[in-house]
Amino acid sequence: MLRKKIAAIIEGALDQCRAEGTIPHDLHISPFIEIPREEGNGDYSSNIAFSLAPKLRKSPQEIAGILIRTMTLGGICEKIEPAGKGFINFYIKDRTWQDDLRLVCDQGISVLYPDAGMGKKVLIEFVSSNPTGPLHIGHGRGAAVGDVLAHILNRTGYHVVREYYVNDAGRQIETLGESTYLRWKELQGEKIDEYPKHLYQGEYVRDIAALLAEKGIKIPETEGESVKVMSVFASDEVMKGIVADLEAFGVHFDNYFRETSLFDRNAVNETLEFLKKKDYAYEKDEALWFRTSLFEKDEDRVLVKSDGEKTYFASDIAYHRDKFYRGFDILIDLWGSDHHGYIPRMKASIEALGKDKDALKVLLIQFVTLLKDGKPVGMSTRSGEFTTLREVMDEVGRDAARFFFLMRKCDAHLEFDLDLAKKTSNENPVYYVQYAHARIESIFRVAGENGFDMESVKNADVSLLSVKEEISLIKGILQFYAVLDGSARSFEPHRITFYLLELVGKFHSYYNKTRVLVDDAGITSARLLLLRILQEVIRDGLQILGVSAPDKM
RNA sequence: GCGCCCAUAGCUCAAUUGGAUAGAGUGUUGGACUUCGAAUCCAAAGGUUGCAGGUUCGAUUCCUGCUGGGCGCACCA
Repeated sequence: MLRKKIAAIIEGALDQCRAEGTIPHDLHISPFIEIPREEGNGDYSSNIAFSLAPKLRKSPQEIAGILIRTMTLGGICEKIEPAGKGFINFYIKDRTWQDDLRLVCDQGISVLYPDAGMGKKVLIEFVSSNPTGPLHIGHGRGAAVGDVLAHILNRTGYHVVREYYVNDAGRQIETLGESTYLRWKELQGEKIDEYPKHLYQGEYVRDIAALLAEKGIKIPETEGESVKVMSVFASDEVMKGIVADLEAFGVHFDNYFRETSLFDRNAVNETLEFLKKKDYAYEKDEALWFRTSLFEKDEDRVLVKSDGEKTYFASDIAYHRDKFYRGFDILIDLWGSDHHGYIPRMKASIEALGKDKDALKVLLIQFVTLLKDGKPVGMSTRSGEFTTLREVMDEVGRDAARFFFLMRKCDAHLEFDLDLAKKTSNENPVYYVQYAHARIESIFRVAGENGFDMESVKNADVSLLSVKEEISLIKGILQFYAVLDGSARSFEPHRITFYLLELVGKFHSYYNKTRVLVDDAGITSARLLLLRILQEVIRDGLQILGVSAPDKM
């Protein structure tokens, strides 16, 4: 918001210089404006003089001096100063900040939501774990990241749909059926010499087999038929568990898209026909291949195996084609980082469908290392020694789990310290944020008890907020706009987490230094107004993260 | 062997996408509750940003080559 006004001040000076002939008429450079790291360097800063220097053959300092002389304060700046080797620093008036706070108070927090999406439709597909076993902690990370990203995009002008792709066709489901069949036979009293290693080892398979008997499901005569029945039954049961876990984790999907539905509608065959017609697919060694190499630096990949079975890649193309059919402008896929080798062929297939490959944005979720007593806990779905999302939630709670998942860039390794997440102490960062929210609420309680009319606070005189820390807090509140904007444009949900920690740090510091409820009713009122909006931003930020904002703790 | 990601304070991580003196938390040391919640705050200490070059006014960020770690390279999912 202010950034645009700063840009206008610079543009004004450039125009002036062009008119005076200090700068050639045909020279146009769009100024880059940033917020300096150090507060001493002003509220905004521009490096425009550096960009102009080689073209004007003058030193950056000299150019900065000329520009500043021709600049106006634009009604928002206290002063504009040259600094360093050619930076131009803008110092904003307290009054400007106060006016903006007034604006947020009058118009609501949504004025801090930037319109980055401009109404574009986004499909965000995440988790999409095969229904062959419960969600483990890695899926939990993907669930948290996807959910939070959806919240962010929802606030920044996108239409978002959350979707879970259910791989309910294929070999793995069959393996689950086989596993269930064997466990079922065990329960029938049959001796199984050795339970094969390639089958699912988890305890949940036994539970499902038991449920089968409990529900009186009719089992066919032959093994082949039985496995088919059990594949469907078992994967449905597992899926129910997954949905329940996700809901408990606070993640709700708009749509569960079944892979089998693509086959039911003949969508996979249609897609393959399309590719063949375009000559993007060819037959070799009795298999059907996709010409990945035509679009990307990658090898050609098999769509239909020589035994006639279709690969996952084939249905994946059909699935993404379907997404475009449904009118989405941007497709976001969250994958485990071990699938990164899959990106080129997927991008290639998008191009083959005649779409822009940049319409597909793949976010890779790096693995989570779970630490217990400072030592890593191993996990693998097959072996059954995984740690489930449910277990982690039960142990550390939903708030801590979600917060921890969002403290890292999603493509960076995450060390999840169970002991730390479990601590209800100051070492746990999630409490740091929640505590601020509760603390502000507590101030409101006391103010109310002292007979302060909280309704009248809305009309407080914001110009009474003149303490350095108060101006800093206002800046922090207004920064929400830029953080949301950057977070949405870069698809980086973790920025919200860092922002909240920083914002809340400013508050705690202010709280310890300055009393809010003082004798002067005007000042008290103004401070309560500031905290009211601050609390609203904290609450909204926590809501984005899917973390609760308690009034007491 | 080829490709992708990572390497920053003792530990876990940031650094506004190329900006100014590289910042937090944690741990260590010392301090602050008769007043709105001490799950908090203040201060000190902690660095050749893995190594070596290159690009330029300026590099943790971009390029090249090493070293070390993770992950991929199926007619698997």
